[in-house]
Amino acid sequence: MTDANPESREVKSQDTPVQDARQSSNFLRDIIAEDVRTQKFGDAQIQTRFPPEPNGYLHIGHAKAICIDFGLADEFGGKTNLRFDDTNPEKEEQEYVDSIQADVRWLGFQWERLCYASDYFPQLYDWALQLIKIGNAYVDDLTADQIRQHRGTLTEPGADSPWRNRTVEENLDLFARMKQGEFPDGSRVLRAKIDMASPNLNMRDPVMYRILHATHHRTGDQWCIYPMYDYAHGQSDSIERVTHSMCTLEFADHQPLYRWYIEHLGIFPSQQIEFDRLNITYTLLSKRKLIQLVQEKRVHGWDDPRMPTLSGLRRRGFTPEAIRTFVAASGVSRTNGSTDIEMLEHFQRDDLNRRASRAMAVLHPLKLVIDNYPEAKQEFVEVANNPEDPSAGTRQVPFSGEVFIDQDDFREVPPPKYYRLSPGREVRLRNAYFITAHSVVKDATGNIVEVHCTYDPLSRGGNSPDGRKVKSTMHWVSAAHAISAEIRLYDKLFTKPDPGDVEEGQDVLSNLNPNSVEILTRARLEPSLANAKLEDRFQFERVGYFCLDPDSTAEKLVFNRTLPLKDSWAKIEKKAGA
RNA sequence: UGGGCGAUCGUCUAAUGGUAGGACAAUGCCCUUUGGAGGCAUUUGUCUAGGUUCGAAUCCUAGUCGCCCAGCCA
Repeated sequence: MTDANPESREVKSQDTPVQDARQSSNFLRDIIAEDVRTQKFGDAQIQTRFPPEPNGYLHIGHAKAICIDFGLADEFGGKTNLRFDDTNPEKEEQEYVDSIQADVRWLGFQWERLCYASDYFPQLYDWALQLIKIGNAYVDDLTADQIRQHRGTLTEPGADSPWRNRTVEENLDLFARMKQGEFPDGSRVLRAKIDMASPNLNMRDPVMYRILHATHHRTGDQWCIYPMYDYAHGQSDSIERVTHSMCTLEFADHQPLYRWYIEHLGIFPSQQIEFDRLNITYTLLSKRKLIQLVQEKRVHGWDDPRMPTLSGLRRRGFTPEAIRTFVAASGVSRTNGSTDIEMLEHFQRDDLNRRASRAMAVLHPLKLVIDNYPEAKQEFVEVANNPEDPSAGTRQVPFSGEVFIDQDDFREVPPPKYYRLSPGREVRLRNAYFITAHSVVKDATGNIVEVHCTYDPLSRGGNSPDGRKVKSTMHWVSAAHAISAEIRLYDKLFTKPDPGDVEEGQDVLSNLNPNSVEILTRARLEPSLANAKLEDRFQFERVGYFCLDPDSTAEKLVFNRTLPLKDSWAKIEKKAGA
């Protein structure tokens, strides 16, 4: 292991969950350990790569691949390249290149080299010439439709193209002219000459190059022929001397082709190993479909806090540490399952519980008037910034005779097992005083608009000298000192555990949760929150974890709820109702 | 119906021929100046049928079920 890279060191120094996950085995680690033991790659160090196509934003599924690619290389003292698989100019954009780099860094990883498949276009072209010369590739004049027809089916072999046996000279001439731009899009392709009867469709003379008169985000109009994924990927790995090329399971059928190119070219033998994709309940992890949500404006953008993108999760308040811990804890195998979203939420709460500063915020304010509190008096009570972490210190929070409490914390007629405030009952205002409710004031329609109570001046700080106990502690905000903010509460984007579980003829959009966001405009917050910064993480006590949204301005604060706190009263209530 | 891959608590994942364990979830109790956190306890599992073996989640055979593949996408 090397200490040269502080960021990847930080990954290693994660606390127990990751350590635990690392102690137990996984098949990828076993393969690499065995290859190291047998010196399969001689003296070469372990080299991996994370190879996204810049055609969208990274999501938490990519986080798994990133943790595997970077994490495993690092464990074995190796390096990882970030390589953009930019072989299709029609779908790729610089915006995505930029966001991907930002997201990988945010997750906590640092690449060895920044690479682009497009950097290898000249080499790939030379190798294509080489394959033509040894009779392993040919130019095909068939249309896309005809090629499909010749491919055969899952159960029937394909048929050779009539152009399959052109001479080397003719192939060389035609391929050079394809590159020169003599031919229109779709008129010809270069194909590998393998086996049209192979049971593996990928081996039925796969297309190596297609003609695309499109402007590439990096190479501009320099090229009008572009290599296919299969022709570019293995060779790019080989050029970078990647020892272990980890990818997801759907590429398993491509592995024979990956090897075929490398063997016929006689180049560095990178090896492909497949693992299962990350699936999470109630979460859509398909780049193609996420792009649809963005383009059809079903969400407010790639970084909408409801999105499973890394930028969405970041804006929502999720932390790289929790995402990494979750990925490590959910493991890697070759089965296709779906991890409960509760596990992600657990690791995020666990992280935030230890680190987030506490604050008091009342989301649905109800005025509480303390009748025996001296008029015009105000004072400050001392409050711990984080009870989990004494080193976080304390702060002074203003208190006065009128405070806001949450509407949920008062019931005129308390249901069974309801411990919070109700007429005649004594509870604690957190870090302040014991209070006892006496009466309510209602408006014309019967809604409670004010609760009147008395306080016990001897209970300052939250304890009564006579040892009296209360069953409930409630958060509050002094009415005279409270600040306002907009609060955005998020729920699952989809209503079904598998968003792809749809009725005939419907698509995933039919499973969108119409109530995935709720905006609260009347919330009252303790004044210290006026100084919140974008990167701060808060626990609004008894409510949930929150962070400032970039939409915030000096005049108007906006907070996003990352996750609610676990709520056992809600569970009791739900059970009683059911 | 061709090929590839897979199958362990509700979920995810360990056990590499030798005690089926962990995490999440759930349930109960304890504790608590957050009905948060924490602590303790509990429940549930090797797809099926054969076989090899002193011994099988693991090896063999047959079956069942699931996922992937017929882009000039990646």
